[in-house]
Amino acid sequence: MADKVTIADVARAAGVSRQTVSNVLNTPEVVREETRQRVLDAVEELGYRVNQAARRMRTGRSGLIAIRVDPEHDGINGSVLDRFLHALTESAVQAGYRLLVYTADGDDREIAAFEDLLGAYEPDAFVLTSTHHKDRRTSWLLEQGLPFVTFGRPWSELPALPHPWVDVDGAAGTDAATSHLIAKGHRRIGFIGWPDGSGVGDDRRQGWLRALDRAGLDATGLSRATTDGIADGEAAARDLLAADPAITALVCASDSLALGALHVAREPSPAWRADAGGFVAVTGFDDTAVAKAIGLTSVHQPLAEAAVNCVALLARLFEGQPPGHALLQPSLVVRQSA
Amino acid sequence: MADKVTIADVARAAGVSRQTVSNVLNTPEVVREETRQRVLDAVEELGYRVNQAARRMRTGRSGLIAIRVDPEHDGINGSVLDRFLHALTESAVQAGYRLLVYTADGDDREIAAFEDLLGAYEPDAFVLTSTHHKDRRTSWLLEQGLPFVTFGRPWSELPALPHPWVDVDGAAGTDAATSHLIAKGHRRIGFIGWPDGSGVGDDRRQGWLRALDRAGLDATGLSRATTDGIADGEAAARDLLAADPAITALVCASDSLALGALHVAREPSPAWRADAGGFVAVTGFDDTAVAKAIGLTSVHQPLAEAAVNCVALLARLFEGQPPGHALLQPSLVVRQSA
DNA sequence: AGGCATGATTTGATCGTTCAAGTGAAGGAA
DNA sequence: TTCCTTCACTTGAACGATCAAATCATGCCT
Repeated sequence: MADKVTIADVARAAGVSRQTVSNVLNTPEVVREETRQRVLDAVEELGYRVNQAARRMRTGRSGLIAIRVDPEHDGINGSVLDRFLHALTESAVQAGYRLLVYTADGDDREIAAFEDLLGAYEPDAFVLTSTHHKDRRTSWLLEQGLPFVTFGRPWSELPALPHPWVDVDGAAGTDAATSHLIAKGHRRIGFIGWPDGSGVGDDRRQGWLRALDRAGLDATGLSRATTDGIADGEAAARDLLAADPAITALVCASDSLALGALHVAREPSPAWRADAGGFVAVTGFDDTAVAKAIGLTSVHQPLAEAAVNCVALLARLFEGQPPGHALLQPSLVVRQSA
Repeated sequence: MADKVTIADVARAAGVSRQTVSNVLNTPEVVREETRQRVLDAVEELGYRVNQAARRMRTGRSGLIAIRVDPEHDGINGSVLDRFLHALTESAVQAGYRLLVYTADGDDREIAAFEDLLGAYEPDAFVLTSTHHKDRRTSWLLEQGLPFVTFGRPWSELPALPHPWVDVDGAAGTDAATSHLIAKGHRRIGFIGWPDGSGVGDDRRQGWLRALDRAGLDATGLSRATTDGIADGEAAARDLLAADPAITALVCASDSLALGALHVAREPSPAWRADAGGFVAVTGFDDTAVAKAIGLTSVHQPLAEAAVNCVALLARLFEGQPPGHALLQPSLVVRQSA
C-alpha cells in the first residue's frame, strides 16, 4: 500500500546513513558484517525495494533487458521464440533483470528500435534472436559498444568482432534424427530444407549429410530446398518421393515442412507404397506444439538452458570478461511418425 | 552515440527555459504556437528523447505496462496468449508505452509479482489474462487502486467494483460453429467442453446450446465435460460417438480437445460411419497454429483488436474516466474438418 | 608520541525531469 | 493612474538513488 519506503527510511531504522545502506546493497564487502546484518534486517522489516528509476538516473543501469517479439507469426515455428521468451523471463528474474519487449520488422527497423529504447528506457542489454548472414544488428551494437547476446551463432563469413552467443547445434539434431532412422532400418533417407545461404538451414542439412556419410549411405538426389511452409513441405515431399520410389524416410528442417511431408507420407500412394511396405517415416525440427499434437518425431531444442546461458553470458560481459559462447545439444523426441 | 541530449540542451537551442520545453511536450496548450514550433524544431534537430527514468522519478509514471507470460505452455492453447502479447506490444507502442513481462504461477504468486514490480519498476498498469472465478488478482489491484485491464471478463458472481475489461464473445463463437454445422445439414451435434465452473467453458457451452435451441434441435445427452488435452478430447469423443451413433458433428471448446476428437472422427468406425456417410465433422476454438496445420475449422479470436482495446481502455482510465469494457465478436474459420 | 595507511561510515553534489510558485508584460476595469 | 487578471514563460526545489570526497576512528610502524 503506502509503499514509499526510501533508502533514507531504511537508514534511519538501522541507525546508519543512506550511503551505508546503498553499500550494503551494492558493495557489501566494504561494510562491517554487523552493520550489514542490521541494515538487511531493516530492509526486510520495512519491505524496502530499490527504486529502479532513481538508481537508473544516477547509474544509467535500468535493470532491463530488451528482446524482440515477432509481430507476425509463421504459425508453427514462431512458437519457438515464444518458448524462449518464457524461459528467458525466468532466467532474467533470477539475475535481477526484467524483460522489456519490442517489435520490429527487419534489421533496420530493429536498429531504429534500439535507438528508441536506448533514448527512453536505456535497457542494459539486448538479446537478439534469429541471427543471419550479414546481420546489421550485431555490427551496429558492436560499434556502439552496447552489451548484447545472440540466440543463434554469428553466421558471418568474416570473423568480425566477437560477441557472446548461445546456439543449439542444429547439425547434431538432424544427425540424431537421421541416425535414428538408419538404426530403424531406413536406407534411402531424403532431406527437405531451405535454400542455401541461411546459416541455420545449411547447418541442419549438414547434419543429415554427415549421418548418411558415416553410415556409408548415398545422398545424391535426396535433398530438396524450399521456403518454409506446410504446402512447400508437401510439394517437396511429393517431388522427392516421385523421383525416388526407394525413399522410406524424410528428415525435415522444420516442423512446418515435416507437417507438409506427413500429408504425403500418410496418404497411400501406389508408386512407392509397395516398396516402403508401409508409411514413409518423417522427422521434424523444433518439437513444436504441432509436433506433439500430431505425433511427429522432432528435434527438441533446450530452450530453458539456452535462456540461462544467455543471462549468464551477459552477466560475465557486465563483469568485463571477454565474450563467451555456448553451443547446446538438442535431443530427439521420438513419436509415432518415425 | 553521445546520446546525452537533455531537456536543458533543447531549451538552450530553442532559447527558452527547461520548463517550457517540458510544457511543449506534456501540456502543449499552455505554450504559444510560435514558441512551440521553435521548441519542436530543436527537439527534432538534437534528436532529443525524454529520459524515462528522470520523468518517472518525478511523476511516478514509468511508461511501462506489465503483462504475464506463462512459464509453462500447454502447447496448443498457450499460444493464444503469445499472439495476444505480440498484438499488445504493438498497440502499447502506439500509445507510448512499452511492455514489461513477468512470470508467475497462480494468483498469489502473481500478486507477489505485482508488489515486486511496483516497488522496483513501477509499471503504470497491468494487463491481466485468463481471468477466472474468484480472481484474487483483480480484487487485490482494485483494493490498491492500481490501474489495470483484464483480457477476459470478470466472471465473479458478486458484482464487485467495476474494472475495465476486454473479452471475446465465446458463446457467439460456438454458436457460429454450431450454426455452420446445422447449415451443412448436421442434426445431431455433440459438444466437448470443460467441467462446470470455468467462466470461459460455460460460456462456450452456452453458445452451442443456444444454436441448437434456435434450430429446434435436441441437446440432451450430447454434451461432455473433461479437462483440456488431446487425450481427453479423444476419450470424450469416443464416449459421445459410442453413446449416440447418430452424431455427425462435434463442437469443441478448444483446439486441443478438437484435435483429440479429430483422431476419433477420422478413423473409420463401423458403429457410426454407416449413419454419417463419411467422417464426423469437428470444430475447435482459438484458431491456433495446430488448427491451421491440420485443417481444423476453428473459432478465431480477434486478438489484435483485443489488444488495441486494452490499451484504449487503459488510456481512458488514466484520463480519469470510469472503467469501460469491450466484448468482441469472434469469427469462424472454415477448413476441411467441418 | 607522532605520522600514516587502512577501514568504516557520513556528507554534499548530482543525474534529468516536472511541480509549484514566481516574474514580467499586456490589457481592462475602477 | 492604480489595481487586478491573464497569458507566456522562468526559477528553485524535489523525486530517490549513487558517486566522490570528507570524516573519524583504529592499528601499526618508527
